[in-house]
Amino acid sequence: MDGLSPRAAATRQRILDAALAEFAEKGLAGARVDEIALRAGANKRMLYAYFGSKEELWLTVLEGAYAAKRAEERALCVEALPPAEAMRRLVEFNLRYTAAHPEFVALLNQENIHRAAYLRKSEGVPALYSPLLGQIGAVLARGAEAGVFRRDVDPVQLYITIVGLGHFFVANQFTLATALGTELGGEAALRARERHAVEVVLGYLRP
Amino acid sequence: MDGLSPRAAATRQRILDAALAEFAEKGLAGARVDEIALRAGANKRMLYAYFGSKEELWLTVLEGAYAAKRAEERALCVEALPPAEAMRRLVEFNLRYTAAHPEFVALLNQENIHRAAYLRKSEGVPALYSPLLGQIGAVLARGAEAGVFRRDVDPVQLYITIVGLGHFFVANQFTLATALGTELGGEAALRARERHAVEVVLGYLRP
Amino acid sequence: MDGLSPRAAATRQRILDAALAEFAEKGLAGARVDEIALRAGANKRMLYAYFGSKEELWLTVLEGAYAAKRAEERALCVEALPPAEAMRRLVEFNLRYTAAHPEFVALLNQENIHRAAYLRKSEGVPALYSPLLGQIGAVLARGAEAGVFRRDVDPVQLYITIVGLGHFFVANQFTLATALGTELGGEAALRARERHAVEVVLGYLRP
Amino acid sequence: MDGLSPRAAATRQRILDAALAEFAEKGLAGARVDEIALRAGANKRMLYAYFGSKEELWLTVLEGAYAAKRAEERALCVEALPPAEAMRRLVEFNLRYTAAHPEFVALLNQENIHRAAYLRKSEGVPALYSPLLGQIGAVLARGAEAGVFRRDVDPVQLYITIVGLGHFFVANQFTLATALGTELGGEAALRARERHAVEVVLGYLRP
DNA sequence: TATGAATGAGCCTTCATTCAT
DNA sequence: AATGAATGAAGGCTCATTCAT
Repeated sequence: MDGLSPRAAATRQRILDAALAEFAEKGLAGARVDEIALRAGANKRMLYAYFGSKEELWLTVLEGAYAAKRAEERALCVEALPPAEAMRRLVEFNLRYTAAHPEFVALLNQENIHRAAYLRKSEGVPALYSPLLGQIGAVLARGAEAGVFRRDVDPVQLYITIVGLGHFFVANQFTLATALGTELGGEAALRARERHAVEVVLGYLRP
Repeated sequence: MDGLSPRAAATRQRILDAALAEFAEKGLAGARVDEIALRAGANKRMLYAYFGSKEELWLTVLEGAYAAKRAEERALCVEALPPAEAMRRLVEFNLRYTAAHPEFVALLNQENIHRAAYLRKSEGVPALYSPLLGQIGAVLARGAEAGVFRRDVDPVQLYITIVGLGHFFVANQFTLATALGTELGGEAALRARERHAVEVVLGYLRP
Repeated sequence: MDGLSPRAAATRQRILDAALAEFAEKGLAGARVDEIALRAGANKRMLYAYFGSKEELWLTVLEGAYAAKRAEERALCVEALPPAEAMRRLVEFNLRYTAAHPEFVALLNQENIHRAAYLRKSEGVPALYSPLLGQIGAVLARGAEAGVFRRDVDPVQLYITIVGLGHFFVANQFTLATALGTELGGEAALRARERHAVEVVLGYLRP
Repeated sequence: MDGLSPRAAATRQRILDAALAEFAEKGLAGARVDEIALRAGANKRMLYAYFGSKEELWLTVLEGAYAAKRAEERALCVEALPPAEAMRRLVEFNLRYTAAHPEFVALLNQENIHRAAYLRKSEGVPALYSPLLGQIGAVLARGAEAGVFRRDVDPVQLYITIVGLGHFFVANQFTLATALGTELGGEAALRARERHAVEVVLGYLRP
């Protein structure tokens, strides 16, 4: 990405994109290196030249997915909004992002099967998240101060809830739809879930 | 399971148990048929005799996991409890069950990667869940009648939220812990999450 | 070799024979696992079932080759012969064996390229050779006693010389023939070398 | 080597040196073209520009190794020394050269695995060796004339013996040490071998 | 002269599955 | 009911070699 020629960087990126798609569809064990190279229109050998192994490629893809989400999340500027509005935006963003990026969900699922064995080798990801919790804490404090939020809320628990409300819905939509006998895939279902999730969080936060 | 001799039924069950463990640890693609037979102390050939293929074995394991959870959930008898207590029990049960059965979480993750392709072939699972939603609807109605619950709650959305509050936490505990830099594995963390989840649901349900 | 069924033992042996031929022809790195399986008329998978890896197969083949040579060498019963005759037999045997078993030579060459990395893992081979040196020492002592051998001979050095006189000739016959411009491959050349080797050793041993 | 610019000649030589080391360590099949280029600090493409292929590079390296040894051997001027002294010098030189140049030994081993297929394509090597045999024959004749050597010695056989006494010891030192349970690597072991080898040759040559 | 990028064949190994007993 | 042996397809990875600059 840095010292690479434009052509090499393009090949590298194509491999990365193809890997994201393949890993998301089939998981780490199910993904096929040949298929990734084919999708990338690249030679299999280049995959190893740039990433070393299937597993290192996995980690690179995973780190990229985290970074991409946090980049958008950062752009929300929750600290500049009124508390309730900030929370609403956070909930909506997480749900929409998750729905728009099922690959991210799939990567996380797989990575958790491996007990985060790969992510633990990453250095950048934890650094991405430490500021976020501080911002959420600040929003909660402002809301409590203004009398619109309850006072006893743990930012970490709340963040997990916010993400979980959307993530679980999207990640498990197929088994949920099958078990519960309802269609959960379309935009209408998503909008209904969005409204519900916002109500849950804001309803809970009422003093 | 029916017309089998006791010895055969025992072998079948050992294979099932071994498969659950192996699938949970490594996923569908990552699981090894040899390893399952080894763990079961059974000959690989028997696996094929009883289940036909790795994929059919997967489905059988999955159905068993769903049935086991619903059986315990049914034993809660939410319809016999006061509304708020019923909800609390439902939240607590789901969190605790999920935490106690990470294999179930792992199976669901995998199955969703496959867009529920296997579960869709199942017939028993949807039937398990249809009564549950009716029961939750009834609890909500009783709570609204009694003035302790708000009136606009969709039982399906609420159930997804209840399950999701615990499931997401448990299923993604490894990536969450790594990204957020906090330990989420022990009983203390679980109790904190439990308290939070109950407060979220009951806080939201306030009229 | 022990707890195997006759059929399995036969397959195992065919693989071993095929591996010996393939390794001798092409070396460890040059040998092809596919080719070994093909030559053995066995499925490639069985090779891994019985030997674990190409490298473990190599070691097994190597140990077998050592054991086979020492078994024949032991049958010479040098301790029962007159000293000069014992030495002559030892020289002739080593030359003839080496010439008849160019695979053994090829294995040793390869193994020395790897600085005996595989052989060092073997336990049986050193045990095979320790009695031999004692026997040679005894022959030397008897010869010196009888006044037909010089007195200052180191058994280890002598054994290396005896083996080397034939081994180097056979192992390097192709480069020697090319460099020196003489044919060294046939029975006549072998007999000439045999006579020379015996004369060198017995000539040297004269008091 | 001829019409090359100084810079090009230097690159070529670095490749040759690197190839010698890599081939000696890993053999022809085991050597890696990438590794040779890396060791040489040269681009892989230059290797092909100068030598055409891995195999042609092998032959060039091999020819160079032969030429280097013969150049030193020629400098001994055996024809100018008293017969016994000439023989001693020849034995000592061969042992010491072999010990000092294990790469040469490794190359020969490999080449013999291929039945001298590459060396046969060489034209220069046989020409190097034809004078040597004449010189040894002359020394033997002088020694016989003077009554210090026996009369029935074949110069070709003797040369093979002289080289073999050292070569086998050095080439097979790792397997020998492992099988015989003695350390053969250091200077002390080398000196012991040297003394033995000289005694064998001169002891044999006694009339 | 030199280089970074790319290639396709092939290697060792592993897998889910089936045969014969 | 159970088993040991076998299979063929494929998977991850590496290699010698060549292209384009």
